[in-house]
Amino acid sequence: MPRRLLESRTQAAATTSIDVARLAQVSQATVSFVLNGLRTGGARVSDATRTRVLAAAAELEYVPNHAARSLRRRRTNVLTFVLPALDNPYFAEVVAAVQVAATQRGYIVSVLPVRDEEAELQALQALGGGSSDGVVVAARTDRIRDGVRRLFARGVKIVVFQDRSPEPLIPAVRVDLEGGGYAATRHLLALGHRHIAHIADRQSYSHRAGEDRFDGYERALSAAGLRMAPALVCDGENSMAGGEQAMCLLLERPGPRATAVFAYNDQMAMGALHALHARGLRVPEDMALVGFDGVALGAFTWPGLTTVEHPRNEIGTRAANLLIGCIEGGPPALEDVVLPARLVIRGSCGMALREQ
Amino acid sequence: MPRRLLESRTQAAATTSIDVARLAQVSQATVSFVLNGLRTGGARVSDATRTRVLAAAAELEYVPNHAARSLRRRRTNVLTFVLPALDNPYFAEVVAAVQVAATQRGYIVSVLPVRDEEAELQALQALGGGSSDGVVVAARTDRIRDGVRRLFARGVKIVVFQDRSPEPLIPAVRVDLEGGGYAATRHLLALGHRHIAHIADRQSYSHRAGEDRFDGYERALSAAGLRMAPALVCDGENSMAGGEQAMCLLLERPGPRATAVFAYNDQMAMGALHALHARGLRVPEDMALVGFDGVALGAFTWPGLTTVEHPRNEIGTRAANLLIGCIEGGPPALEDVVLPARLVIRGSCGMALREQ
DNA sequence: ATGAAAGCGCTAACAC
DNA sequence: GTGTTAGCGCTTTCAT
Repeated sequence: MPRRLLESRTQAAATTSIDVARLAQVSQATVSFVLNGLRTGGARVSDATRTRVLAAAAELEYVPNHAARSLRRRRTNVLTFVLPALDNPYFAEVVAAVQVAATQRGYIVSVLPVRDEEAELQALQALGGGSSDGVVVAARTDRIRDGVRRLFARGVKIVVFQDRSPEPLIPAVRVDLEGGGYAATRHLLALGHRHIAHIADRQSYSHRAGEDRFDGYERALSAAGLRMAPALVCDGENSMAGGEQAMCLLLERPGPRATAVFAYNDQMAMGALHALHARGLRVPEDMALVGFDGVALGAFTWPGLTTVEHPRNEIGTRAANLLIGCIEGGPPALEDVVLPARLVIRGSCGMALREQ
Repeated sequence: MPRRLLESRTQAAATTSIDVARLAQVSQATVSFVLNGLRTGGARVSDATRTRVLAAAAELEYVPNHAARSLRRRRTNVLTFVLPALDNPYFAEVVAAVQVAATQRGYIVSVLPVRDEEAELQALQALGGGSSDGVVVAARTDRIRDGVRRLFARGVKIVVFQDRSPEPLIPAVRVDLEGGGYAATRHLLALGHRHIAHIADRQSYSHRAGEDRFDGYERALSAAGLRMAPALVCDGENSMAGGEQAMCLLLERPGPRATAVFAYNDQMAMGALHALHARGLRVPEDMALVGFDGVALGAFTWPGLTTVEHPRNEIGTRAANLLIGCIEGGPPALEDVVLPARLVIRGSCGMALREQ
């Protein structure tokens, strides 16, 4: 059998369980049993054998072949986190939490950033090949939701992140964005502001009406007897540069000028802050500013950014555990976890008790 | 054969190439040939057959099983990026570049953050199981380098990121940190500063003497007839909080106060900036500040952060292409790419021509 | 131009 | 307590 011809260039063949078996003088099956801690029945191998096998494996630095094991077990022990961008610190922080939780339970997590809808759909499609046992998806459009459903139908477990579940059996973990938006706006209203602008990233909003920060913003305004003024809402790209640009646009618009701004997230708020500084406007005296999501950098801007903090750690942990729960059986767990966001007051609205 | 017993709970069996073959009325081998674009020899299948197979595959939404394919091909088309932390925006940006380049060439990239040496060693070990074809490693300690060597010996291709190659056949991509440190310090010296502090993260420095920013800092001082003063160097954790803390420590120390600070990276510089603001010190008037690495946020601090920008995009692209080159054969390519860093002047040193 | 068949390395029945 | 064996789904020779 001249089988090893093509592979010859690759390198010395990796050591397999057969090599270990040979060295330990046992059958390959025994090697497998020892290394997998007898998942079948009770004790199987004698202590002597076990020791011998373990020693052989250690000596050969044996590592089971991932592909073979996955093929056989129908389990990869890999979780994939599909997200829009890694350069958004919010995701970086959530991913970190997922990673910690997953690692504890024996899973590797792979991160798959997808720039656009097209790429996301492709990624979901590819995931159908069974390269991971479960996926955390930050889905946003209806097309994506279809992709999610198809993937789920193939047996890949899924948890939706920051959106409602598209399917009864797919759990979701999200933050109460509407409540957060309400809290942010309410805070500004309480400080006496009446012209409160909003720097938005509408293309990223949930498509479910009434569930995003924008809705909370409107609700708070209404509750105060005010109405959302389109001239005070400005869209920007979700980045610091986008926030800066949106702020500039806002300042250039004719009509009554805002005295406060509520930004889509802290990243965009930082951009807005820079625009204000660059124009010589003081924060909070000339313009109050509230961010959203509570990523680390908000604590280091000047002035510190008042924001609505998401429980990023808990989000990640819950998502990971829910997903692993689905994978490993257990109760169906058709959960829709909605976590509260919490107002964190720093200096950017003029209410800092003391910069910490 | 009551084989399908255990798997029953999992879900409806995924559709395989056999299903496609059946539907298209051809052998499974033909399906494989059609789907892989005849890598062997010239045309093999007739157009009629090809069409039929393609139609069948589309109808069944067939996606090849990743594990099976990898097992057979001895190729996963997965690249892994092992890095210390995702919440450092520098890595997030480099990863993004790697991802773009890898995707173009048909590879998926998986990101594996490792908090400590222990975890990194474990990760490298696990990678020995062939779950990816190549790895980009941000190695730092000697123990890691041994892990890298072992992994390489198993046939996994490797590119070292921001360190010298530990092995002749392992390429490395790095930035001229020493040159960057020199440029940063030189800039401050040129502005007349004589007491230039350094906020460091010494545990992250390259273990090769003379190759880190700190060495450039010393060289620039020497060249100006000055000597590095231990009292002006302060270590901190690599984070914004760490930078802030280090700055505070520096300000509290007795002895001649620095008039300028060169920080380990932009993240720490942002923390330092916050500390200065919090104490009512003006930047650059009371204290000049230079960052390092050039991540996005430096352009949005106030004042804008003068920094030494790394070509993050090129680093990522080069690393990915070098790695893929190794995997796909080609010339041995024993490269050690050293890219230059470039001083970017913003407002934090008092030389901004104009805040952009 | 197509099909048959041999495994990749592993797990898990099943026999002894 | 241990060995034998049948595949997981795919690629790729080899025969036709």
